[in-house]
Amino acid sequence: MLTDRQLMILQVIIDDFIESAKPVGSRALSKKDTLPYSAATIRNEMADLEELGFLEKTHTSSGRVPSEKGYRYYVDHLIGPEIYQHGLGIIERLTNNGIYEFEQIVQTAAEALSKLTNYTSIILGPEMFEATVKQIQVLALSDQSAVAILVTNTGHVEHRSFTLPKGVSSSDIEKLVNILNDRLQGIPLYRIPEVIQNEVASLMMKYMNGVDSSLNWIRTLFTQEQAVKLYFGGKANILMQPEFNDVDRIRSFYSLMEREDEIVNLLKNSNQGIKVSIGHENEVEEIKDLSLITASYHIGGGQMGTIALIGPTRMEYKKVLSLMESISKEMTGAMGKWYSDKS
Amino acid sequence: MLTDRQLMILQVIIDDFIESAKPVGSRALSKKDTLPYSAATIRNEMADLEELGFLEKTHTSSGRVPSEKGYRYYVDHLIGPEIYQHGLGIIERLTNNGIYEFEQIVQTAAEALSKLTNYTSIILGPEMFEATVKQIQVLALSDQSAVAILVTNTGHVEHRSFTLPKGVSSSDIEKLVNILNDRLQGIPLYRIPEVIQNEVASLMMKYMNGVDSSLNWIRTLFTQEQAVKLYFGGKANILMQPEFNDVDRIRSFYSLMEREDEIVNLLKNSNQGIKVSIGHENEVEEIKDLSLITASYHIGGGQMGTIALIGPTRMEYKKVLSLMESISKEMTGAMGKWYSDKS
DNA sequence: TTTAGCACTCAAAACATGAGAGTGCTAACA
DNA sequence: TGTTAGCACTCTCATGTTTTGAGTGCTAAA
Repeated sequence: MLTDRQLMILQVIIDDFIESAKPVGSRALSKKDTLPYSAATIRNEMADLEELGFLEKTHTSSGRVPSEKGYRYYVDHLIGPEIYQHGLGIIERLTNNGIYEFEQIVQTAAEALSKLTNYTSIILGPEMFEATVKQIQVLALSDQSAVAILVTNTGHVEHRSFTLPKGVSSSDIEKLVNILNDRLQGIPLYRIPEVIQNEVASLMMKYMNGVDSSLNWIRTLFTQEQAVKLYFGGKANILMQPEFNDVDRIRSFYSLMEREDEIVNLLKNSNQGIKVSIGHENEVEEIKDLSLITASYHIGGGQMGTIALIGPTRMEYKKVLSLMESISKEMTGAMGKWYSDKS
Repeated sequence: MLTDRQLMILQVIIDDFIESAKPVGSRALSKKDTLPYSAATIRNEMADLEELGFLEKTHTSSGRVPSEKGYRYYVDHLIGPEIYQHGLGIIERLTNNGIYEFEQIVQTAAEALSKLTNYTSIILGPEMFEATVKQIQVLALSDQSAVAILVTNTGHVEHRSFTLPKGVSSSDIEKLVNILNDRLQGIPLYRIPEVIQNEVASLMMKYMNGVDSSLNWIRTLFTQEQAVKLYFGGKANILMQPEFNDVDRIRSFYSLMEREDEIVNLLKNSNQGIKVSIGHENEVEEIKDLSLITASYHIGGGQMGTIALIGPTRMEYKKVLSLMESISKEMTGAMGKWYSDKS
């Protein structure tokens, strides 16, 4: 195991490197009052730490840089429970006028997160599978077009415009809406296509005439393309990091950011709580030299989303971890207030 | 005025530079079969064109590069009406199943535009001032929270969740919705606050009790934060351009892209038709070395939005201009079909 | 066990050199 | 008179060389 002195030195090196982004040498370290040892002593310890895999050199005669293993150890053992105080209340401030806009909350949270950290934040909207149908409405705009609106028990509103199939009268629509509401209310979104197929279809046959043609159409209309939405904050922030002083590095990062499905996958499989993936612990090629922190937040009814932050492996883990914790809690709190269980 | 030969040479130089991004020299030009002159002759002509301000040199002994004035002349006089055929039907393909999703159409158009050109596209959603209220609905989610939904005559759906003020019963809500619908239907969105203030307020006093406190709340609820939405496509494309081989250049570009309000201003004041702004013709510092093409599209009722494309001044104007024209027409067409005037 | 000292290494900056692409100008040519 | 060949000149870019400075590893003394 590591001696106390080694721990101390490791910690100071990592802290220093996180701040300066420059390999840290023995001489500079020995000058700090935190370490009352000579450069030579520190050199010896550093050599040991390197042998153990916690440090690396960028070239034979350079200062030391933390290895991924070093960061991992740092995150797991050397970070105290330092609660980050700033930035709290961001979300409360948004909702305390009684008006509540999901998109706005999430977007604001993403922006706050990136602003406070100078990294890039990504928030994954909640999965909606579990949400149930609260009400369906169809409103004719003209005699050819109409808009269908679906409200879930969680207050989400989905809408879609469409052309009215020929020969569908406004009384037909009214009947249809009644049938849909009767059969779909309380049904979770993912079951909609199935219920339309099995129950709604026969009722339509019975009460409406000449509708077989439009059944398919209704099914498409109410089938969500179950896309989870992504909210980004500070996409440009990461450019300020010296690690991104290379144009190709930037290219590969931004090209990843455009492949939203991949990002969703990347963030989705996060469990409860906060998870830190350092460098090669990440599976996606483009971020094998970055660190990804994810935390989940919850809205009523078991639905949850993910908050994520991407930055260089040389990340301010202390600050970031406590900040993520407090923001995810804040979000869970704000959402919970709204989506109380009743439906 | 320019001689025919000068025009010819100017055109070839610009075409060549647009393709290669490298200063073009007299020797290389004389080898092309389009120009049956010796390098020396071409050199003389180039010297003249430079004196006239259409060409520039990057250093004393480099090849020539078009100046902004050169591009301007090229765009104004040297581009034939070449109709770009590909990419047509993009939007029709999306709507031909009868389902129509504004956001999706716009997003797809933005992506198509950037994919086809390799530049970055931005689409400005339509201004909604003119749209009128079609229907208002309020749906309680629990006994503390509810969601308000507003549908416009153009089929746009706005919604907002809120906490029910204490002491508001469900019959109050019903009355309120009736009053709102009665007074607001057919009213353009921008007049909502005013009408609530003047007409709705007194009716509420009359038919509901103890509501003065909630009036303010309703006004906030239905006051759109008239934000025009932006849709981006291919934000990473521009990184492929050799002009963006500099990290600072990239930084400044992306930082602009995050200042959405500035971008809205940049695009908004475009008139009808297509407008090309080359380099310093742009007012925003960050794009003084880029070109911006804007075109407007229309949806029913005089509402319009803007399509824009940003790329290096060395842009494939021919291709881009015809493409923009056809896409804006396509969009206008698709939108028009839906938002036919009836309300 | 700690520290001072010294030889050694390497990256990065500064400087030097040569090749290549291009120009302008002059003089010859059609 | 317009066009072209030829040549000296210029400037960038890629490459190679030198210098500097920060940092290391090792050895020997405290």
